[in-house]
Amino acid sequence: MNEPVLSWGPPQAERADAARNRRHLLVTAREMLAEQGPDTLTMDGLAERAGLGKGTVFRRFGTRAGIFAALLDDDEKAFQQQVLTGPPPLGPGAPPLDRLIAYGRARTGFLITHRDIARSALDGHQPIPARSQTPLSQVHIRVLLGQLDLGGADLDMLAVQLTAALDGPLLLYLSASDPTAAPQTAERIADSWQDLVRRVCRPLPLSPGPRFG
Amino acid sequence: MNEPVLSWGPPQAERADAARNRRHLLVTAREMLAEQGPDTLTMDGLAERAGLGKGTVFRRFGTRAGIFAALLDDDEKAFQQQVLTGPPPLGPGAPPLDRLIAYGRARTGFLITHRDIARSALDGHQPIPARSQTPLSQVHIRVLLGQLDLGGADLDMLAVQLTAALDGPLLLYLSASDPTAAPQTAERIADSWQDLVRRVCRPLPLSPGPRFG
DNA sequence: GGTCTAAACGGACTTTACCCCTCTTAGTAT
DNA sequence: ATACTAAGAGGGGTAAAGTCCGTTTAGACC
Repeated sequence: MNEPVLSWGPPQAERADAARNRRHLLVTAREMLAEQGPDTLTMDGLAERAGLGKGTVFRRFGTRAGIFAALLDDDEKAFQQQVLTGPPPLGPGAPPLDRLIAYGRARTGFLITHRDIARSALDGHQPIPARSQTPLSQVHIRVLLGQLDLGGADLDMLAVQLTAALDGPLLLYLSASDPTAAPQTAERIADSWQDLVRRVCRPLPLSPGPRFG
Repeated sequence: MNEPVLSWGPPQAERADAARNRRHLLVTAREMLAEQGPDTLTMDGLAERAGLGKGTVFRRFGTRAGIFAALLDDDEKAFQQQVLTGPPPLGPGAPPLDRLIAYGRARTGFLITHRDIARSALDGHQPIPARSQTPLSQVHIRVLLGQLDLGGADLDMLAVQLTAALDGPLLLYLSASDPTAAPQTAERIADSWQDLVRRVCRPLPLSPGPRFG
């Protein structure tokens, strides 16, 4: 009767009305965000303004932070395209190390541009929205690392570390109460990322040989 | 006995009753934590059980997460002692690189041991407790980096990056719903940290020609 | 078109973090 | 001792997140 489909796509597509409501909520959220800060955006308020029930809002986004995550995700689409199919060095075609560096620079710019949304997206729990446990950042970095020749490193863990190393300074910036010197900060973060990645990705003489002194 | 902890002492000492209440709240919180999970610990519940007003609890810790942070901070005291005055390589005396590695290993163990408290401590905001914006981890790493000879790197930023790189995998572990394979995970994280730090701290020949454009 | 079911919707309800304002008290100077 | 004052204590009040469950409806299959 029903053949085991091997669609690796969305496990189960959203129903049409659900998708419509999700879109509508996102639009409404953006409106409210533009008019007032993100801090005054409440689930009740959003539901009311969108003309929907509160249950619906929670069903879609699971959590307050989930809304911002969805918003950010949405904005990130264009950025992803650049990474996957855009021109080098961000897109494919350049050597992996150059792509890593370019990626860090681009992501830094992206997050700083979306400062408000990003900071609201990083609240505690995210039980429902079940966004992939591993962010694309990490996946992308992992892939690029695989294309480099790094001794016998634990590439998966290294990808986690580098993702964190990229996000760390950004988190710090995002949490700062005072958003001064944005372009200057972005530059400094990107430069440090470049330096870090260059250091890490150099072939490692490692222990077997005598220690150089 | 002694109070030689590098007291960035409270700018203004707590009043005696306040200090007493703070201690009492911490003890009570630990009791409740031991009896039930951390998730059922509420501000109201803590206040009532401690026989104090809710306002007092908030005055002391500012936020729910603040309680867990305070708890963790308390546990961390012993750990700090080891780092500051204990035997090498964790304590002073060993070469900076060895100390870095040892520090990562020790911190990994510490946080994994205090998994429950740690995960509860990392909620969103922490407006009141005003714990130093730069965690000791970062300060310590920054100091050790300063003792190494790393070209013209931005040491402050590098310290931020490495702190994040150390915490990243731990965060991932702490957030995981399933606490299996704790020792194994700890080992893997520590090993990766060692590898990362070795790579980063090797003197950088810095590209002779303008290879990157 | 009719029927069936799983998914979506709505919104009242519960819980809890956090605020605010008043009263009390520790610590100090006279 | 006494008076003074700044910090602390108390606890009711509020708003907003997140839950529950009965009702509705999209979409599939006859």
